[in-house]
Amino acid sequence: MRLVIATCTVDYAGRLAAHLPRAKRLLLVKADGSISIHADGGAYKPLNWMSPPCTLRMEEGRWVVTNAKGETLTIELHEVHGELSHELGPDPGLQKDGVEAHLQELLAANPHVLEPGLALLRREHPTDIGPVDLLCRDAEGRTVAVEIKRRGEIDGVEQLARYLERLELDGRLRPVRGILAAQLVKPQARTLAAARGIAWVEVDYDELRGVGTGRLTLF
Amino acid sequence: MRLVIATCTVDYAGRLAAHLPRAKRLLLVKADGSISIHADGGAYKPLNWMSPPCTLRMEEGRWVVTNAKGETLTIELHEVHGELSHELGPDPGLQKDGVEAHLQELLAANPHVLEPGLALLRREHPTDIGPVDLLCRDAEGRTVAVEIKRRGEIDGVEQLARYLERLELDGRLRPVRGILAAQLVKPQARTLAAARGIAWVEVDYDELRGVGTGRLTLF
DNA sequence: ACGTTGAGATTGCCG
DNA sequence: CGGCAATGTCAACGT
Repeated sequence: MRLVIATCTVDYAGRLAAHLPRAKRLLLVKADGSISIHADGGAYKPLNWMSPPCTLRMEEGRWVVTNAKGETLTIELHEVHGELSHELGPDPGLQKDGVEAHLQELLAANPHVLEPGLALLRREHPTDIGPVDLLCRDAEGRTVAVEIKRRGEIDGVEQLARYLERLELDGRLRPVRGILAAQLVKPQARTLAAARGIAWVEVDYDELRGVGTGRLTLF
Repeated sequence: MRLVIATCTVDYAGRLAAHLPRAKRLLLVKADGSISIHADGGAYKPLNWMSPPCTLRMEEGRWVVTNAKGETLTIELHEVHGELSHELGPDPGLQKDGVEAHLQELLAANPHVLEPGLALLRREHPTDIGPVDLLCRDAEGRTVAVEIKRRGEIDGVEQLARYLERLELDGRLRPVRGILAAQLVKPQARTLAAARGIAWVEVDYDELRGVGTGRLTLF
């Protein structure tokens, strides 16, 4: 990894054309061959960048980066104010917890959280337009399709509505109800769900994780 | 802007939970208060970050970043290998020349891409309500007004329709047809264009760039 | 203020 | 290997 603080101008010609006027910036060259140009703002996003695979040609006061698609990034280095290089080695990588897949696992293990008496029939139940996240049976023996999202929005409701249509065609499952489960269900999604006769449930992830580990039953 | 190369472990608790095992990484603190943690891979994307507004508390060997939503990023600094600080000042920012201008150049050079036999008469042909992007002549000698957009939407169709009205007033140009050219023409724009008797063409930007640099004619 | 839409997105998954 | 969807998406724009 090589870090250079420099006064520079930058031109990018690729999927769009962009230009950075002369100013002091950070040039960050990683071992993977990528290069990114950062200002002292704009949070984590660079002003401009080139993703690997690309080739960096360093001439006198001028870096030219190109890739296979013919995109080019040209950096004119007018003055270098600081520099730092260091080999970091491979990174063990980020361990994530709390994404949709995890939510689905937890709800599959605890469908009763969505509604008392709800029991899991199948996860990722296939239909010809895609898999239904959870297929369940309710306390009265009716089939329930559950669509799980981190955020419940309109398209989630429509996706579930399409699944319900397909499932209704199966005489063994009919009648089929739907539940949209999400950490947050947006107002528009609530309204549309109501209009479609679809129920929605907001799920508290931390609480659900507690259920999963038996914490709620311990205290 | 402050750059620190350090062996560290990182924990994020917020919208999800994430953990970074001990490894050497770049810590990038910007003047806007943001902090991002980079490995020597993953292109321009940091492993983890906190966006402003947030507060960074630097204790002995431990940075704790929090924001108003109660999200926290905790960085344990085990060893510091290098450091570099520099004030960059405000950045003039990115100038996107936009695809539209570039598209116009490319289509002006290759009008036949829109329709076989189409030939350019004039770019930015002036009317009293504004310039028409391209004025062309088709294979049968008729005048064709071309409106170029990155995204073809309803307002693009209406703009072109207004130009056509004006151009029809000029006896030397009459009759005049219209073509809406865009990378993507939305369904509503297609419908309105059809109703107005205006043709539309979706243009492949990358392919056109190939034509423009003569790459397609070389092989 | 809120909702909608685009982005040079990137990344992982599954067919 | 290509298309689809999620992302701690974010950011800009219109209502």
